[in-house]
Amino acid sequence: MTTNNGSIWELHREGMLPPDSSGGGGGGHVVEGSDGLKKGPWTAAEDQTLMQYVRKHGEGNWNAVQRNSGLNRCGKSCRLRWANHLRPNLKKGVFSPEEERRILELHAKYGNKWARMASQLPGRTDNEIKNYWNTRVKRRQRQCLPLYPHDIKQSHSQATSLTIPSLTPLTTTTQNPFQPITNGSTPTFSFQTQTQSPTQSHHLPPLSPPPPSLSPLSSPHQTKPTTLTSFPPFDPINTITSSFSSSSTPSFTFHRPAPILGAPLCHKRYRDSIVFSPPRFPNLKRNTSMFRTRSMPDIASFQLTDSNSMPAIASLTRTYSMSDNPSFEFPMTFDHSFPPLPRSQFDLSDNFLSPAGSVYSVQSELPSNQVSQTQLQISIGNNLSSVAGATLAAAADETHSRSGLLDDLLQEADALEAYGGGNNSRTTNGILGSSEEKHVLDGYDQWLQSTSSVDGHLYSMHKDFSKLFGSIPSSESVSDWYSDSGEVSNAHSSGITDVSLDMQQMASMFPADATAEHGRASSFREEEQLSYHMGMNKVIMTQYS
DNA sequence: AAGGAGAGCAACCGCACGGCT
DNA sequence: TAGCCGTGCGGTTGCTCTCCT
Repeated sequence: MTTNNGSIWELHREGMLPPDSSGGGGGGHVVEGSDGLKKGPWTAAEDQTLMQYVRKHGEGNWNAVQRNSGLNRCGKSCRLRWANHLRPNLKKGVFSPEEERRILELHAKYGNKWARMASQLPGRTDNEIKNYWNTRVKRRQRQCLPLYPHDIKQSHSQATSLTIPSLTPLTTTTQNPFQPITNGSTPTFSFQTQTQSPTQSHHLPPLSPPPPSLSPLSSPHQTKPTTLTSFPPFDPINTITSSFSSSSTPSFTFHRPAPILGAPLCHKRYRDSIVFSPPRFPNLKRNTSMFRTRSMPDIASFQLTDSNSMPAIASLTRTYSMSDNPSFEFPMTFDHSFPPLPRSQFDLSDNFLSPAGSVYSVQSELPSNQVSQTQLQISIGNNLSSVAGATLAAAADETHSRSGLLDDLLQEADALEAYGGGNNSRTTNGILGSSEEKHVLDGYDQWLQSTSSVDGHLYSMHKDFSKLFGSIPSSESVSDWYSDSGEVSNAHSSGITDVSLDMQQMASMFPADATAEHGRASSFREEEQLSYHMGMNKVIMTQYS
């Protein structure tokens, strides 16, 4: 550090206090720019100087601060410091749920207009909001979750359009999967299939530069071209909208992400995410599923059957009622009139559950390459990820049903496959996570074989489940919309019993990560998780017992 | 217990834009 | 009209902290 003309700053330096260390991070080490101005963390002395100056002269004309106060900082830096840290009535600390909610609303309304948003969030700065938003975006991207809750409608215009082909939902009306499905209320849902290059594939690793895309981090108002490569495109506008109609169940919009998140993001370690693991048995030490959040309710809607062992169960719908939980139904329509594989097109019109747990009905044509991908997966039996994908594809095909999760699972399987380069060992590790889990699944195999009174159909269904357990990420609670953590409470496992199985044990088959720092888990979330898990457990119990 | 990886954060830079002179 | 200034924003950097192995 060099001289600075004997300014007040020089005096401050004599008693330089530790840089502001208000909780992690920092702007880097202290450096001096080519213009002799200091950079880096501000000291308390600098803060004092700046505060005194502003108190005396008021805000504005920041370039004069350096001249008049002796602060060896550029005006811009002074303004930033004042605005972000020294200004009175600044609210520090984590955002409250109300503030988070407000940010969502404001962002939906204004886009990346941080200052504008900050003006409506007393005590919060634009930088703070920006950091929060970017963190949220990254987090939810990692979790493969949409950004906006249902009741927050994005009202700002979209300046850029997606250029990456994707399934773009057009219209949807959905239903709470935790609500009984009423007669004749089949929701409708449409996908707009954008053109896709035959060589393009969702979720492929970025081996080549991705096409220009709308970044979730970019401002919808922004007019300059964005070529962000860090994130796959997510269009929060073109999303699924679902509605929870129950008074006890908040209404929300599920902004279903376009097929996004290649393996790198999805498979990165994420401390907040929910992890879904195979059924837990004794000696299972850890939960190493590398897959991240998706919605468990989808699983319940799948027709998890081996394509060669389709059970002759037609149109069965079961109602699962827990004494402590609201009843709900999982539509389980087994339609064995499905056309033979392969099919050139998906004609999807039946109900299925959304990634948010809502029931969708789809009228869609998938991109041709996606269909071919599916077919390819079906033909690849050795690769577990492909098996899982093929299983799901077959199930979807057979039932004319296909959910967003199904798509995503297939695509994640693609991604895995692409990442593993067809390496079975990697795939094995990836799906099963570890030899421990494989052992667990093997044990589960034996258990099912010994307990199943039916023929091999159920066993193959079980195998499909097992594969899914290894590959399907966990659910997201609806109430996680306003919680970035995506964490859920484990409270669902308490005090619940079932006729045939200890439901606590069953619930433990669907472990939900609970991290102490997030105490915002509402009772609703717990109920929801509980309801879901109970439902899933029932499904499994019914299928395999 | 130690090291690595990742998350979160403060601060910075470059650019763009608008108001004022 | 041009230049200055303040402001807003996207993106980046580098630090600390936390978690995982």
